Amino acid sequence: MTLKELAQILGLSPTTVSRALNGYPEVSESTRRRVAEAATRHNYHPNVQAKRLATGRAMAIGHVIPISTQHEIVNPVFADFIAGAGEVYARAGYDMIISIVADDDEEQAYRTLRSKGNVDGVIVHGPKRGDPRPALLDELGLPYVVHGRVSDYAAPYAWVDVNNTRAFERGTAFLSDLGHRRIALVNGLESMDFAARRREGYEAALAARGLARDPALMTAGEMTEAQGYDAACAMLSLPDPATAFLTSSLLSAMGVRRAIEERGLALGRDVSVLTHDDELSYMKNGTELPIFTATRSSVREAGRICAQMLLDRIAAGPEAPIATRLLEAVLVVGQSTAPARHLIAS
Amino acid sequence: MTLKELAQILGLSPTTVSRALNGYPEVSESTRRRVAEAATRHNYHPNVQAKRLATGRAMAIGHVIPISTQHEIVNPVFADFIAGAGEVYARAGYDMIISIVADDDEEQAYRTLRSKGNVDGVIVHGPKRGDPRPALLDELGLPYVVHGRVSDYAAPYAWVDVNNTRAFERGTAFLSDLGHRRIALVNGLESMDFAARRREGYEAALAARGLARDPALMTAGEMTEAQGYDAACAMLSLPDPATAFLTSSLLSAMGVRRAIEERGLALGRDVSVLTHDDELSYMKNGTELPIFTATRSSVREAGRICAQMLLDRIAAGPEAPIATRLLEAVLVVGQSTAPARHLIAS
DNA sequence: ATGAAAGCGCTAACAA
DNA sequence: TTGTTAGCGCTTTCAT
Repeated sequence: MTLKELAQILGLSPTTVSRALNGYPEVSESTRRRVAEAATRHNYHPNVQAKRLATGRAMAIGHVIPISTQHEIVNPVFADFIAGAGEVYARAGYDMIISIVADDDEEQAYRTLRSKGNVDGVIVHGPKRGDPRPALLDELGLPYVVHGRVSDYAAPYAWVDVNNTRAFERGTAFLSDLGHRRIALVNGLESMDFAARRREGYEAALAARGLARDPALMTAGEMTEAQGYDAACAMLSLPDPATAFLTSSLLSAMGVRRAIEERGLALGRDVSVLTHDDELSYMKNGTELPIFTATRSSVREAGRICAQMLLDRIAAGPEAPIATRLLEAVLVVGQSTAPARHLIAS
Repeated sequence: MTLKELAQILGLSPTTVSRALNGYPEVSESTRRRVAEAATRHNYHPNVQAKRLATGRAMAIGHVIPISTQHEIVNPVFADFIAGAGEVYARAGYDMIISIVADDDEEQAYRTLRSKGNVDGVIVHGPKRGDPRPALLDELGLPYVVHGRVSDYAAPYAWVDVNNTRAFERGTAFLSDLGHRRIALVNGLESMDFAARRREGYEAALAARGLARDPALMTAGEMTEAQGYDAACAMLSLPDPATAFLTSSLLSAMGVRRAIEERGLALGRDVSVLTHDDELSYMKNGTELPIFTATRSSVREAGRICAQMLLDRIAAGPEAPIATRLLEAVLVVGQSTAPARHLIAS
């Protein structure tokens, strides 16, 4: 069923039908109703390709994923974000295009996307310090919103981010309030903007409390179970061992837990663990893991916000002012962050 | 830069340029070279929208994700699969369209996809027993490949699946060979085809060894850490407790482990744990989790195979014979599946 | 308030 | 081997 056919049936011109369907004002209400009714009755759906060609808009948003951004896509954080964004796109009649590219081809991927014209805008995932993408996209004139921030990009750009600095500042302060003085940081790769910000928050809190910043209690790397395990093994074996851990990932926290248990220490009694949770929504899958405490933010919600911001931006045109959005993480306190036993005793 | 402009520059007709670029045989080699050279030099990229409209092919593959298929997309298995499929699409110049839809709208989503014509085919994820999608897609004439199987769909259809039945049959047999007679199954939701097949494999092995099928040792549900924990607590407390666990998910296995450790039992000494791993690629993230044993299959590879099969199918046309592909899981044996201590002693 | 006509950028018969 | 001519299904001036 094409527009032409539908028009024929109604005894109208394709123009009028098009106008009626797209909500143009100059169509009489009676005609509009007739057209709408006929459209649903004949199960008419405009051909997207034709629409795209005629309007020049792709009606699609791109997500470019370098193949080995540590399997970005396999990251539940990413997946949850995508789910949120997808909801928004679907509601707006936009397609979501996921583009998996070899690492070296990322720049070319954006250029191609641009010149082939198969997206109206893109979301930038996993920004690093010194990330080249904002500059590239600005140059290409391809609308974008960054999920996270590129702290050292000078020009204004649209972003949606969790307040990582503040989350880790508060987490550290919280552990300090419990009496801990040896608070370890098990962080993600600090080339990533979010991880750098987390460290900054951690350090700010230490400084504010007059606690020493001990490199032996700070580690950064791939956020895996093994990372947490290895880090905790080392930090629990120090002459002046860690009594609390602040980790960047639930996986790392699980590794920390394993190290703690192996030593016969009690979680939440001898040692406290606090983790910033983005993955929890996946890991717990509806059931609370009682062993962890988390600062919790909704990645899916971030996806929705990011997507909506991009659509708004596309609709508003390139001259419109640039929006940003900072989401606060919620500190959720659980068993594993009780004051350490020996701290109470002393 | 459009085809027309490029043709003008070259003093050729758009047709010839198009033919040269698309590898049609009737173009002279010299012309083809000239055209190709000019195209790269002027950074020409054909407009996808126009191509789509002219050819009627969408040059895109759809993945429809019901919003709450337990957050299918948040499932690392899904994400890894997508990454594999994405590679293939990219190489073939196809877009990957992810469509997030409300659960009730899934059927409508396929119909709309069809009539809007924005995909050439779809991949069916997470098939259940009695899944209505193959019939719907056959009716719509929309090419598809199922990742998994719909065992009770009568008509032939294209699928790519891991041999779940055999994997669990072998896993059970393996545990039995170690001397275990009380082997528990902690399965996924058995409305899912893969989980039903796993149970069938488990039961077949029990029957083959003359072991009793004890409902108290069989559970099925959401594959979470909590599920494994709860199941193991119950099954270890039986008058005749489980000595080995076969689980459908690494998360469940982690729960089982927690229950075992809480009881002061030693993993791989007092109790064996074997888990079918699809998630391991994510969980371990390059590092072996020493505590688990896994039958391992590459989900990403399955994604590649599935995608390629679909593209082939689309190219071959609706009359072409239907392909299927069964992947064997590899049984990887680790510490946690050593024969239970008391079994050796007795 | 409605319609006629041109065109978006490309492909694909059909001619030459 | 190359070019001419129609479209693909829709939007969008410009008339009426």
